[in-house]
Amino acid sequence: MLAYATTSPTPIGYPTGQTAADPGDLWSTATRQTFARNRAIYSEGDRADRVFKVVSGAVRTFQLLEDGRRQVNAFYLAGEMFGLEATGDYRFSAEAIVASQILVLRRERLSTRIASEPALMGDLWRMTASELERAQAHFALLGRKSAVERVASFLISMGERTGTNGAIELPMSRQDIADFLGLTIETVSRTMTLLEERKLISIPSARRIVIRDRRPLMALDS
Amino acid sequence: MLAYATTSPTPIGYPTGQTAADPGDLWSTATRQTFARNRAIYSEGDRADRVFKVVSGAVRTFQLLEDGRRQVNAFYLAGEMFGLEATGDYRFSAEAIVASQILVLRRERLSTRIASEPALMGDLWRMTASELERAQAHFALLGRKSAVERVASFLISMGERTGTNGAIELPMSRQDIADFLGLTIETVSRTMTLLEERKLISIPSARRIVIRDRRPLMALDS
DNA sequence: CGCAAACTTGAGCGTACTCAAGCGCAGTGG
DNA sequence: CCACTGCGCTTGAGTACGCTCAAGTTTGCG
Repeated sequence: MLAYATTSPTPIGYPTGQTAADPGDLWSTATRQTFARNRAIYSEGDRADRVFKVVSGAVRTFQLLEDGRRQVNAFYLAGEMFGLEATGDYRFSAEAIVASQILVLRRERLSTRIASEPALMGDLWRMTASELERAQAHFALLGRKSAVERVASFLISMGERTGTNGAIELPMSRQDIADFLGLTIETVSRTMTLLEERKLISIPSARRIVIRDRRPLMALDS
Repeated sequence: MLAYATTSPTPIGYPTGQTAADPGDLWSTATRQTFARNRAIYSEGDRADRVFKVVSGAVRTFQLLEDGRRQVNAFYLAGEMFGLEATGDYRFSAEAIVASQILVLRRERLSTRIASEPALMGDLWRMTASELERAQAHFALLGRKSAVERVASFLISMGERTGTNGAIELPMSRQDIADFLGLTIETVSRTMTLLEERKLISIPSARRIVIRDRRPLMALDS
């Protein structure tokens, strides 16, 4: 699901045969910062002058409606980049879910690097395109799926992303999950219990989910 | 809302001071194709070897779940680009909503152009980033808004995009709108009627909506 | 150990859905 | 000119899924 480094069949931005610099090495000049649990990394309205990459920990990006309703747009885990979409000002906020180490790259510095290595621009574009695809895939979940389907999708996806398919360590709260899936915390909780009763998962502790029967869970994912 | 040509405060991809080529001129070498109403432009699984720009008409991109549930990801109107997000294969489908003229640009050709004018890559990235922001903004609607809020948001947005703030000519059916907003066709219809009863809009004909009182409609938009 | 925060469970409710019928309009043919 | 047909849209009645409000339980941490 998170194949940030996928190469397009017809690579754009550099002649075929020539290979792009490792996007990871973009980050060699970035500064590493530590953010405490629930600490803001950037807020809606801040000038979008940095891009980020998670070293350890987890991050949520979200938006708030006037009346306090919250929509979590995405979770970012170790190795994942965020803040790419912002052009002028950040239109969403980002917070550390748990204590996290984040690589912070100033956009000016990025510009300089790209000026000397134009291929990096293509990498940046592909990462953003990837993120866009991920976002669009989330539409069907929010617009058309039932609560069970949403939670099943979420667990499958988290299992794949953390690599630890089977036993999943959730960094985020039920409230975070609810706001990501467009549900209430109660519905998320009830649905987890339901999946456990159906023996599809087990819940040794609230933040630890074990996938017992992957097949029917994936069927729910649609 | 659709400021594809926005320049980032710290432009990335070309040295400051140097200005990018007009992204519009990208399309000078594209071929123009006409698609009839409901004709597929590309389908999920097709190789993503082209990008598109609407000249006239309207396009929907969407995904289908196994059981036939449909989520419309976006509508594209005259002047708007689509198909940017696809890397390997298209993961969504695109169809003409009404008879439409579409500029079709092969990615190979795009690559060639970019090789000689690297600044174009930056434009491509900014357009994709813009599209990503638009997608993320749609999350709050799908995840957290009521039916009235969704329909109000939609009408406001369509009013702004078509320029004809006030009298909106809708190219898409109620079903398309429902699948875009994550509602059923009945709820969309009922909600339109409700807004008309409240004198916020009038509906001279199903495809023609006039915004009578913008203020409370925007308040609903949140 | 004690407290607060996070999570779970329960009961009742409401919004949007499902199923179904009816309406309106454009196109076609008698 | 009007009946007929088909499609898109609207309206109605009943239902269900997820929400709200509330209480209770568990967990983590000082």
